[in-house]
Amino acid sequence: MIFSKACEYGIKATVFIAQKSLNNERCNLTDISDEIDSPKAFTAKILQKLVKAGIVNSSKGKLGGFGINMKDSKKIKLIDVITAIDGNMIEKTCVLGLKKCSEDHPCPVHNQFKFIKKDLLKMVHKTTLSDMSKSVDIGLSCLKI
Amino acid sequence: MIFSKACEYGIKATVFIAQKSLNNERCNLTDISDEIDSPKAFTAKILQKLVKAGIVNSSKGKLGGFGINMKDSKKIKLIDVITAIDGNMIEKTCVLGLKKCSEDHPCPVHNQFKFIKKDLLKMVHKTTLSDMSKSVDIGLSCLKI
DNA sequence: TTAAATTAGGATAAAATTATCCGATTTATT
DNA sequence: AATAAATCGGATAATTTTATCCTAATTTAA
Repeated sequence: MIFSKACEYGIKATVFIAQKSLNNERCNLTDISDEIDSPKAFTAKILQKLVKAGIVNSSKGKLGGFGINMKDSKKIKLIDVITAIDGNMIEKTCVLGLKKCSEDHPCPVHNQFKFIKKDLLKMVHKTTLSDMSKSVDIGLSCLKI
Repeated sequence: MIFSKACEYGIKATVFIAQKSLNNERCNLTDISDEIDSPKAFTAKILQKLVKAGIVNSSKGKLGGFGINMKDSKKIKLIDVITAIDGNMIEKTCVLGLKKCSEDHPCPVHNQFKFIKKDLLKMVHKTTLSDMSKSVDIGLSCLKI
């Protein structure tokens, strides 16, 4: 619900990579899919998207892997990860799927939902990768089970 | 996002049926899929579910069709339609897909999202079919485009 | 220089969701 | 009784999403 499975994996992967990067550790695909409990090959595809979007950096070869630098992780917001993978549907979509749902042409739940959507957007625009990865790092939250 | 296409169609269909029932008119599959802009055969399947769930009543034969009695439409909540079609995932699912996301075992966005989820649940538990169908009936909201 | 470990990326497969088709059944009208 | 119009329900098809496989390219280390 809300996000595609790919997007869920993508968020968890970036959070994990950011967490490792807190301690200056790079991580590879195996680490990631083990830690977030996701199918390896599928996760690899998602990581490619994140690399292309400039959210994650990657290096090939032995000792290769993925990383996110600390400065970036403070700037990167949840919305950036979501958009990189699911596109920007979250911004525009109507709960009932109307193409032009708006104040002037609302669906039957537009007015009830608009505040919820506003809060949701506020949240994904505010929450940073740094916030999430630190919370995982100090054991306040988890990435699997 | 949030709801499956089937669920979107299901909500719009029930709202339309309820609206027609306001004026004691029954409607048939063609009316419905025309009015909510949905594939006919697929909509038929969804209506079957709604009939089995006791949300919509149906009758066969010439002059047959679908209806919802007025009293019911005041009692039936959005959540009932959603549950009839998508099951009760909305109640339990975690944004990041953790199976056991909870206060004691939260995902990295659990605390940011819990208030939004609460509002969403409140909304779907409060909004009735009657609310939505009346708003459509007086032209305050639309079911397509 | 060779071997091993890694990401990149194309091709394909599996599963889930969405959509269609068709015959059976029911019911009102003629 | 025959016909037409409607839902019901099983089978199937198309599309999208999720997942896997395999080869190539890259990089480190022995």
